[in-house]
Amino acid sequence: MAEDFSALLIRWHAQHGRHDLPWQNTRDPYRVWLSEIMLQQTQVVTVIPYYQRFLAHFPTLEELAAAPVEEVMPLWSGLGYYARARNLHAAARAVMTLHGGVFPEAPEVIAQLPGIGRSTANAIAVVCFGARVPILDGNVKRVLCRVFGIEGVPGTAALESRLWQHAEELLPPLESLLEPVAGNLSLGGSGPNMTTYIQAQMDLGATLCTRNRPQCTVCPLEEICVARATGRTAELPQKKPRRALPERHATLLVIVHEHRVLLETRPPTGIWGGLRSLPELPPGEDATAYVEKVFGVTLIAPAQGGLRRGGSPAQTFMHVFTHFRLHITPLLCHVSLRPSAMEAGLHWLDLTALDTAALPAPVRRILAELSLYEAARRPVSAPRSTR
DNA sequence: AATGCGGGGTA
DNA sequence: TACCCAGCATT
Repeated sequence: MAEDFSALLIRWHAQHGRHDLPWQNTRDPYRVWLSEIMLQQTQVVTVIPYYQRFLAHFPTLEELAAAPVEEVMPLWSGLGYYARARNLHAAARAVMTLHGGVFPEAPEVIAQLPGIGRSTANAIAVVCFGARVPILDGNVKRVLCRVFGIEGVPGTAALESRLWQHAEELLPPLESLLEPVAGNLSLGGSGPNMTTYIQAQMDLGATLCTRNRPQCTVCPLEEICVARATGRTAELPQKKPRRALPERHATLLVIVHEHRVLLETRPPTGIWGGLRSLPELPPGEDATAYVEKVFGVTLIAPAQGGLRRGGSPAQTFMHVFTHFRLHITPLLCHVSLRPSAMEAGLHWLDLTALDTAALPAPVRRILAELSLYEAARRPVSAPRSTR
């Protein structure tokens, strides 16, 4: 059975797999690693432009390690799970200091780097160094649960353990593998190897064995699939029991002086860690008094609730996280003076520099609307024509 | 062993 | 709207 599984997948991949993703024509550990980190919990189509931009900015591990983390975060703005960016940067420095700038080859050593777990470490070791180790991402888990009729609650140790055990046992037999040859990149025509095997698993999960309405009739594994044989493709894998999302509310202060807005750097851990965000107005506080007391600036007009393209008052909007729903109310505060001495972590952002700022998605949305609003409000200050 | 951590796509 | 996605770190 194990031989069938890998052999069927590898044969299928030659004809129907993906071969044109930007990170597929390299075995440079830095590029493979970067793509793997960006792809954690993030879909391929979302990652591609971020990957290209990141590499253009930091072409090598050495350059990434040498840069301050503040230059890294803007390149992750909008991608989510910002701890990934901080870990990536920390790991680059660890490779320089702990490994003399040479990316480690052993999966167990790779997995010691921050932000790299077992699956990601194994994927890097397979692609870059020809290791014979399994991966276990969302695609592989779904395929395994269906093909072998595995039940269990997602996220539990019991299920994870069983899946890893299956993945180990299903590896292509050693004698069936062509050893990767230095300089002979795995571009689909070089014969079966571990890279094509793990790529085949992910491609099958991404294109045929999808969460909804899998295309079983053209699946290479149809003959050996337990879920297909028992009509349970819709029940496997089991769904994760989900609680109702808690509701939270936040009033974000949009403190504007001329064409700049006041931002604060968020703590490295927690929501939007390390990013720059709008200051929050604590519940029950009066906006005018709070702004003067904390930031030392004076309002020149009453605080306005909301922002909308064109400047009309807008309602609260909602931003959904995995674990709660946040109702956000932007509060526009035009202020008369900019204090000379700024508290640590505070920062005036020029509205013309939004593109390069490390902002979470909803804050970027607010400031994009503010930028248009300000342009319409002050036609004198050279409005930039966006969209 | 369970929970925290974003944002976008899809049905 | 609800669910899911090339997971990992922390508690």
